Amino acid sequence: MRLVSWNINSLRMRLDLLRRLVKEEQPDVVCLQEIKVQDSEFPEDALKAMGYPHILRHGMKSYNGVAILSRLPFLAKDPQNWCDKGDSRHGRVVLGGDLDLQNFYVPAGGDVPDPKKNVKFAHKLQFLDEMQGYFKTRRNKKRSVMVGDLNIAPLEHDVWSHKQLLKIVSHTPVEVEKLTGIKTAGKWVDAVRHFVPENEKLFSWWSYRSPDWTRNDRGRRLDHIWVTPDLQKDLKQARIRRDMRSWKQPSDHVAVILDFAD
DNA sequence: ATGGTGGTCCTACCA
Repeated sequence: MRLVSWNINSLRMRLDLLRRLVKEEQPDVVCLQEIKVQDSEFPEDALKAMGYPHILRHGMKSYNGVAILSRLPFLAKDPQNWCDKGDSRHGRVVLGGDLDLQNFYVPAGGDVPDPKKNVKFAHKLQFLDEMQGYFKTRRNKKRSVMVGDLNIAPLEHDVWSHKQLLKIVSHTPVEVEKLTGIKTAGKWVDAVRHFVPENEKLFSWWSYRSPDWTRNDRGRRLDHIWVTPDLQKDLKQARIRRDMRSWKQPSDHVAVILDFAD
């Protein structure tokens, strides 16, 4: 089984880049975030033609939105609402063989890392608290995979400078602790760090606001794939497609890819 | 300390 997670930053704008990724990687399942398209405008036919007859779409106008594209049929589809906002940040499917797959787009959280001064940061923290509660009800669930743009770089070497980013939203202690709490409570295994040592820099996002992202490589690892411990023995390979950031008209995020025996 | 770029949809808002 090959699984891809990618914040595509507009599905319609980057259909050709998705086609290229699919051609090169031939994934069985693709989880997308920030599709930025409402369901009525969703390019369903184009995605079916790419080889994905089974699709969960959960979009809204202009912002956010997630989708799961699959070669395998879904046994269930289940998009959840978070923070009572209806802002299309989650989808869940069950795949053949009872594999539970969750796709998240966690709020970015704005610029000021203080929930009293910044409602976007308050929303991010509330979203993480709800994730903790949600997974608590599913604690003994096996064969589960959780992917997405979590908008948090939890480890020291998930950012270009730990010291310089401690007060920058995505790497502040309060959000890192909440994410780590979710990971620990659910006994989740970080499937990418399973293959890449924690002291090695690893990024999946580079800001658009830099004329040359390669110049000093100021990235962050915001995109993640986690699995339940029963799947750890089945992990085969994980990669981050850093080269996609150099594609023409790229997303600011690149794809994270996991191979595992299913 | 500030502003830098890009997507959506057409005016700001979000990242």
